[in-house]
Amino acid sequence: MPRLKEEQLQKIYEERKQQITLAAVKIFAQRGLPGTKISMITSKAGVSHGLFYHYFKTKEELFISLVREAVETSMQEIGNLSHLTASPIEKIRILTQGMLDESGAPYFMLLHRARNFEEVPEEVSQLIQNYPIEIYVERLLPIFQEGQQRGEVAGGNLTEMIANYLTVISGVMVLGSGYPTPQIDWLMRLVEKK
Amino acid sequence: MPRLKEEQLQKIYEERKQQITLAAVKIFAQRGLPGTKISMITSKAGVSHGLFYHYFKTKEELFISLVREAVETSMQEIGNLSHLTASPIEKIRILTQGMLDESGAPYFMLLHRARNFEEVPEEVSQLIQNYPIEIYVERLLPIFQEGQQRGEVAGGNLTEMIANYLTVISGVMVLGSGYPTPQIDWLMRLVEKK
Amino acid sequence: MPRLKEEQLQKIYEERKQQITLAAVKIFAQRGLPGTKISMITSKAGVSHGLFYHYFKTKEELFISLVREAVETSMQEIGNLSHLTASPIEKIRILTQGMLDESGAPYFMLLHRARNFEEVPEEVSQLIQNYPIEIYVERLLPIFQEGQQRGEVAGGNLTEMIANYLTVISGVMVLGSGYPTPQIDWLMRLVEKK
Amino acid sequence: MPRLKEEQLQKIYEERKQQITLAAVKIFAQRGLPGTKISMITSKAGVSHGLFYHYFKTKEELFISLVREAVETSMQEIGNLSHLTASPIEKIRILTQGMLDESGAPYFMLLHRARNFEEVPEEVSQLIQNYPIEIYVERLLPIFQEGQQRGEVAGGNLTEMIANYLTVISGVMVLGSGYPTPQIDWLMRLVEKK
DNA sequence: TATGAATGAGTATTCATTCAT
DNA sequence: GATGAATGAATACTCATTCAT
Repeated sequence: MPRLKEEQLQKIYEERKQQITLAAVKIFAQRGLPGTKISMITSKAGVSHGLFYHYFKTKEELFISLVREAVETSMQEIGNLSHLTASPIEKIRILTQGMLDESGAPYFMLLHRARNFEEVPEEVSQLIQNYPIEIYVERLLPIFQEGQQRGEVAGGNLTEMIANYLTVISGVMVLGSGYPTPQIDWLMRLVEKK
Repeated sequence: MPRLKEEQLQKIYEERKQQITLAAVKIFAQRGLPGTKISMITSKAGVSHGLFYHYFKTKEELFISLVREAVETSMQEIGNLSHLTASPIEKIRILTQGMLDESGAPYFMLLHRARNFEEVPEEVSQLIQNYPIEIYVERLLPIFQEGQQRGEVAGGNLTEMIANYLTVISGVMVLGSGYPTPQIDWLMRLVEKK
Repeated sequence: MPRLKEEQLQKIYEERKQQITLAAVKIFAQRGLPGTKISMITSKAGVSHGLFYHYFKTKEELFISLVREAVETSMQEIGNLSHLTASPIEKIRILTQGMLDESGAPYFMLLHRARNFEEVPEEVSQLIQNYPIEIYVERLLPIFQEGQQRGEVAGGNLTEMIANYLTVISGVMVLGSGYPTPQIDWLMRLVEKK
Repeated sequence: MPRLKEEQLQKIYEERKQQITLAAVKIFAQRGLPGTKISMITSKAGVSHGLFYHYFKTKEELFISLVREAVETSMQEIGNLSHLTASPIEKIRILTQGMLDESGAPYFMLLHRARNFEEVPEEVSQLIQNYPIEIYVERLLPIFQEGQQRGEVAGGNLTEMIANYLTVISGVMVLGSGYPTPQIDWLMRLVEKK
């Protein structure tokens, strides 16, 4: 019985933590670190503000862990591309889709905020510096190279093109709901061979 | 005698106000309304915090006036395009250049922040609602139409294309210094006839 | 379980609020709105300044609610007179006593300050305008009339006499501790039939 | 010629000083020391706020000098009564009139504020303590005594009656414009022999 | 675990006062 | 003498965080 109870508690613990985290991602993404008040997170999560501190040490700590999660997720998604059985251009399309996808956007937005704006905790700066755009470019290079060889991807300096491409997609993703989201096919014009 | 003195005072007044405003635009653009502290603005402007309140009623009031200025400037720049003697595709290139230009970026960033993020004062929401993307699209439509007729601009629904194009350019601009800025020629692939 | 806890919290809430309110009334009465610093209130109430804002939105809001309370209390006290079984002149004496009573004085002082001095919030001005002296006069008129009929109250225009009488009592009350407080019997000379 | 110029300057100096002083008395009387902003005084006086400091060292210094002036004036007015050729009750009536007179009221109000309310500078406290009500009572005693002997003034303890009387008149005076001002004849009921 | 009362560091804002012109 | 730009101490208010229950 104590075992059961413990398990239940554990389950509640995880559920609550997830509940607060989900609320936090969205609000951090939309308002940034200084614009996000603990009360916004807890009221969106439907719990008291005191409860926040049962699950997280500080607001910054949560922000840091979210950014870390975002970095890891994004690296992983790129890694997953290699294992797909699809043509290079298809992989690029899938990546684009994934980045613009509603569910992923908040995490990317968080990364963006960490990368550019706010006064972020030192730990976040470190994290971001360890994963500069160049790393993403490097990981994507094989896919683009194969695409170029196959004649699917436009010619030119690939390192530059991938960086530019990431910039554009990130930018679109960051803009959020105030702007229309372009069709993926249209965006593909940037990399497809004419 | 009083005339001269008055002029001098007027000059000092305008200079100081400008000095504080310039500091504020950059910081607001980078950190947003809640992330910007008065002390950041005044220390960057090299004045005491007290002086801020000699020139502006509140932090929000300054933010509002800057957003208003940004809205007006951006509308004006689009208006100016019509008067140029250049081909449509050239005009689009010039607009792109202008938007990505370093000096204009902070203002666009401000607009972006006002449009998406922060808890902005009601007055700003109003302002932004009065100038949705659609208005910009509408103003640019004649240029794109002419471009399409001349075979310079790709085919398809122009209203949609312009909106998408603005989204991409805005996104790139908003990303700022953490990302590489794409070459304009490369971005033009999105609208040029292949 | 939750029931009990809720009640306790409710009790603490009310007690603290009362504690702060009591401290505030006295200080507002003595020093007025601009002369009263939050720190005066909270240190007199023995709580941190932060707690003040847990219970009240702003200093002004508290002032407003206190003035409202004062208005209501004073109207009520006058209303209560009618239900007493006492001769008219006795009722007037009781009213006088009540107004000069130490415990009621701060509230009247607040009313006085709201009526005359300070830059008060619009809401207070409204409140005060809705309860001019004339309303008090009107409510007291029946008592004085009966007194005059019975030969207890001096002759003459009663509306004027009551207004004057209220002025004198209010004035005495407002002066506070710096001046000797006259005996009630002596003050009654103003309205008693010689 | 330099003499003349000096005189003129002197005249301007005195005029400006008077102009500011007059504005200050009224505002201090109405709003008290903390409720009075330098800008209120100077804008009412129609001068720049900087000019205030050509004529007065600090806001407090002006307040002190005004209270001193008020004390002296009030003592003087009471002293003047003795030299009048009028019956005692007439003198009391004249005193009452003088105190309630519009022009004198602000000074009395200042005294009142100094006596009761605000956090006043030590110097003011001293001044006020040196001139307690008792001194006024003492100075008025001969007049009331003569009045009692002549049968014009009601019987009873005169020291007490005078103190009470001063309290009532001060109170009425202090109330100011929010209340009706009683007729002097009616107030005289308090001291006249029935 | 859950709540909300309580605290205090940090910020925005006001306003007396100084000073160059 | 006169003005208003400039400063900084004082004050109102916010919000992350702690803690008793």
